[in-house]
Amino acid sequence: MTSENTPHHHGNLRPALIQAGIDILETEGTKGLSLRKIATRVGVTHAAPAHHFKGKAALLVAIAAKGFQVFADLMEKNRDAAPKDPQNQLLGLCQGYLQFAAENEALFELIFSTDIKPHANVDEDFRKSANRAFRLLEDTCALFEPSPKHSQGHEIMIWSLVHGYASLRAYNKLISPEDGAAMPFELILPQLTPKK
Amino acid sequence: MTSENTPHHHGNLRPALIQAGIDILETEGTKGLSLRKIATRVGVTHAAPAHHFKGKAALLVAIAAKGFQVFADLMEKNRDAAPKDPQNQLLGLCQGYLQFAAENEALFELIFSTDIKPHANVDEDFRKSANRAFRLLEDTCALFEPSPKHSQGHEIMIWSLVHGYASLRAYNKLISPEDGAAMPFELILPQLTPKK
DNA sequence: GACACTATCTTTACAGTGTAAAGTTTGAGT
DNA sequence: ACTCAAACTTTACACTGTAAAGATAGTGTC
Repeated sequence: MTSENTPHHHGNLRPALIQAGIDILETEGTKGLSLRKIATRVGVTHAAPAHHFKGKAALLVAIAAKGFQVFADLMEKNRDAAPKDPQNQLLGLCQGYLQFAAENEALFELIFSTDIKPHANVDEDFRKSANRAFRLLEDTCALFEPSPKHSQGHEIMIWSLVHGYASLRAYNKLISPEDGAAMPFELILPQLTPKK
Repeated sequence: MTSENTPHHHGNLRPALIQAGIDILETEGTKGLSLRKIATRVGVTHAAPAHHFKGKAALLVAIAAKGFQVFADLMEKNRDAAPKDPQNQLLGLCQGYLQFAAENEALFELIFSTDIKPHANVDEDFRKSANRAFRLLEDTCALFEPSPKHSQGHEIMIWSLVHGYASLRAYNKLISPEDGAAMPFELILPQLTPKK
């Protein structure tokens, strides 16, 4: 037997359920995402997921963990592809942020939903992927001199700006959906002074 | 008979359902909000709401419409209470924005949820209250000279910033929840030049 | 004032959901 | 070869939204 298509025990059900969940999420949205539908799509009965996840909430957290993973990957990739000066690094990172939000609408809404956030502190996978995403943003903001007023640096402002823009763009399709350069950074980026 | 407690026909069921929905939303969250629970709380059977709303989605839209109403009220009130210079007017408006998001967490998430947004274009009440809220922000941003780059003025940037900050604060309780002045405006507000 | 009528709410029914418990199969270890 | 535990199925139940049909009240109209 290869690793695929193990006959009865299915073998790797856990990741299959997560992937099926993501698929359904993007095709049918959050409303159409049911435990039973996920199970059926994978080819098992509706009670099978219970042996891998404590409940639907736990499966959603696992899906969100995977979501944060590709989220962070996309940010990192876009940042690394950008010119090496701090301004463009930050801009690239944020374009990755927006790209993920635009291409995975329901998943983006899920990973930042307050439903899963309470359970998220328990799940180790989730904490790790989420923290990686946040640290990525922190690190890129750390390329600039921090504000004298905020000890935390600029990450809250930048994060708010890009997150709000991504959310509103998803909510109100009127805002130009394609042009990542339309991001309202022209007042802020020039105010950030690179370190050293 | 007074207007209250009409015996069998209940009289004003429609607004009662909306209010009960808001109450449950704030006490039990989105997950605990069911049509049947709303109906029971108001004192009618579970099928009664069907005669006033086309379905659960329609009731949610009505709840969101009411939500946008108090949202706009709160922004307007805070803006009017602020000093009359443009900077403080905008700051006041945004503090109202944040106050609403902090005090009505689930409702805030609902009115900006992508679930109801498709149905929202149909509902006239919703369009009106939502547009009022948006226009309020537009008008206050119009106190400043627009950016030469964006014909739309600054409302997208300001809106993104305050909306992102509100969302992230709800998501991650780590961000100081009380101090409205901690809003990351110190880089942006000085860049805005009042008109005339 | 009796009548029909319509809006409002109830009753009943049904498919879909998440979850729990018990039963069945499979694979691994001794 | 046998035991046993893990993986999955079967069955059952409470809860959800929705639809259809029945009961009740208030509103006209003659």
